[in-house]
Amino acid sequence: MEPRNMRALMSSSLPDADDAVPEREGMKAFLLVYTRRYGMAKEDAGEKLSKIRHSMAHVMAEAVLQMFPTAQITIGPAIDNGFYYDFDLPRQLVNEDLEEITTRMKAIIAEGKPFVRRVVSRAEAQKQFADQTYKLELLEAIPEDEEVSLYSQGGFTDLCRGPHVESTKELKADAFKLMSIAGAYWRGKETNPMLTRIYGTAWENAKDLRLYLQHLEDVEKRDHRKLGKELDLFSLHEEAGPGLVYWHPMGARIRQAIENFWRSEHYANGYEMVYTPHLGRSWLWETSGHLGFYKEGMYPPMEMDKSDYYVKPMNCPFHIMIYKNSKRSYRDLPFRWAELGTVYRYEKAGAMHGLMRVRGFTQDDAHLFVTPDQMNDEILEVLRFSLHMLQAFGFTEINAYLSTKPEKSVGDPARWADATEALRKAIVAEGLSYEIDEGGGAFYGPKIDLKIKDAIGREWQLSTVQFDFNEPERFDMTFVDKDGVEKRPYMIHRALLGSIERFFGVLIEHYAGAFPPWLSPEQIKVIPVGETFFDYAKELEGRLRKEGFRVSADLGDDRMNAKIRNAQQQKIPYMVIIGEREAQNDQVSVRLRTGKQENGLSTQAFIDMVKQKVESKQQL
RNA sequence: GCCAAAAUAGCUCAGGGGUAGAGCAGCUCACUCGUAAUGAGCAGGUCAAGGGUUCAAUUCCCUUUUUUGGCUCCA
Repeated sequence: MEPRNMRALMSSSLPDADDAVPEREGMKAFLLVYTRRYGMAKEDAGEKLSKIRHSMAHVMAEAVLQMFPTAQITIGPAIDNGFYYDFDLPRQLVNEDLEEITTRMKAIIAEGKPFVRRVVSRAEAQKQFADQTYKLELLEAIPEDEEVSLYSQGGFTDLCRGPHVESTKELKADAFKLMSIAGAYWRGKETNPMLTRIYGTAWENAKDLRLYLQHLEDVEKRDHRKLGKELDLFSLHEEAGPGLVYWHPMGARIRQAIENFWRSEHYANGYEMVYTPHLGRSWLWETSGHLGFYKEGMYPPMEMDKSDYYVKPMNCPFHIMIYKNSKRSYRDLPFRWAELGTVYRYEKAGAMHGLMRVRGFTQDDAHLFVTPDQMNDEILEVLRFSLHMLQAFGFTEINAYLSTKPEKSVGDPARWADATEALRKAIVAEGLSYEIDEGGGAFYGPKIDLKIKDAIGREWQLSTVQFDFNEPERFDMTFVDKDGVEKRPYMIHRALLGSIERFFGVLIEHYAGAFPPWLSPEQIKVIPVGETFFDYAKELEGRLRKEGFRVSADLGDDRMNAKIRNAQQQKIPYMVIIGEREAQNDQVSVRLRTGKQENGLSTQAFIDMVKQKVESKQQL
């Protein structure tokens, strides 16, 4: 199986980190901000900008050809926030080259040359690009019935469908910036030559460019890797194995808060918890099909007693073993079995990214085994449950993506149709906006993915609900129906948060490290104004801890101002300042992380206030 | 995996062919301190690992490891 398909297999049956491409998503989000600001329809704004960007790409190509007359030009489209152009160059580029290219681009823009479109014959185009082998290849690929057009500005001509701006006068020399140099395969295929890609961002005017660059800074400030270090939440250790996450005490507190909530919600919604091993004999993975389809995504086997054992990349075969442990009746179904199962997958070295793409992660996995009669209700319920969970974590903007049957697939087409329809009906019933990815399902079943938007508009895929027509067959799963006949149950994989590691990363970025009190690793910091009040601070700390809060008193020899600063930098939501007045009157002076001040509060009133916040899961 | 850049104290970074420096954090001491950094002192590094060039390498070259940004947006 092609690697791409294997990835599809994986990502479908469990919520995978595959869809996390934060930077790109961020750019999309920025476009939305832009359109909102200008009150334009998204398409209009997009079209105008994309003309500017595409034209900017041509200007850049002209500049690069000035510097490297022998350069081979390839393609240069407009993209979400700018443009790129891929070149085959006589030498590697360095960052200083970008400066020269920028200077030349500005000069070209200053010339104010018009963009001229010409429709030409194929022969003429071939003549034009006689020494541009990639262009000739592109030319070949243009269908016979399509016309071939050239765009020129100044001395530069490109094979191009357009459209472009009228003239380089419409481009602003102070509204673009070359961002980076990257390698990119010709036509994105690993077997093709590696080209040099130059990325740039371009906007209508300097102000928009500045806005965009500010947005990038904001993204950087929220980076979970940076905040993870600053707040001492987690670490990764190259020497101990890349892509494997260490949760520090403060990170573990957050994880506990997440997991405790997760478990209680699951029990409240009719799930049972199961625990399964981390390893399975090759028999298990041969039966499930993973060794056939997904071997390259798995850690290599370890041999023991003449058998190969594999660390699990998924939990499903284990849950199936539990199912098959007894003869199952229609009366037993549905089963809803959940597990926070830690799985290990071999991610390519270059693919790893902080917590977002790792080699060991914990899925908030569950498998539903249902009769055909129960399917509709179960799907509706699992979707409702999913939305409920996401909303509890502060994600209110949620979009659904429905992936349907691909050409190559297993399972009865009638079952595919029923399952897909069940998914679609559930989306509609929940009033979600959705897109259909026709043929985008895995070979073994249709699925719904849910993507949330974070605080700065970036989309992240979290939940996934996925039918599986493959494994029940392979494991010959059955239940005895009313009529005494053994039948095949429907099997549904689902994860609500995706992976705990990645979800944690998303939470960190969403809240920029300032978690709502119910998730804050440290909810309250008690800060005495001076050493005289250390005893009282300790007493208050004990009292608050008994109330169930995550609290500590700062009894270091820093001065109060420094203690406040430290607590503030740790983004602790409540700072309780105590001194003479408070100790005398059983009061607290509260400084919120937001800077807001609540002085002279009775201690009990403060406790009630924080409890209310924690229980309601509200942000400060 | 491929292209490129990077790796110096716990963290953030400076430096540079003659075996390293700052700020913060840490440790010690002093300080009766009310809403974002009290002061002084001490300690801290095989300059990622291995190899090469050189009288001399942390600095230049090569390899390896890891990290970062890309590798989907179609003339």
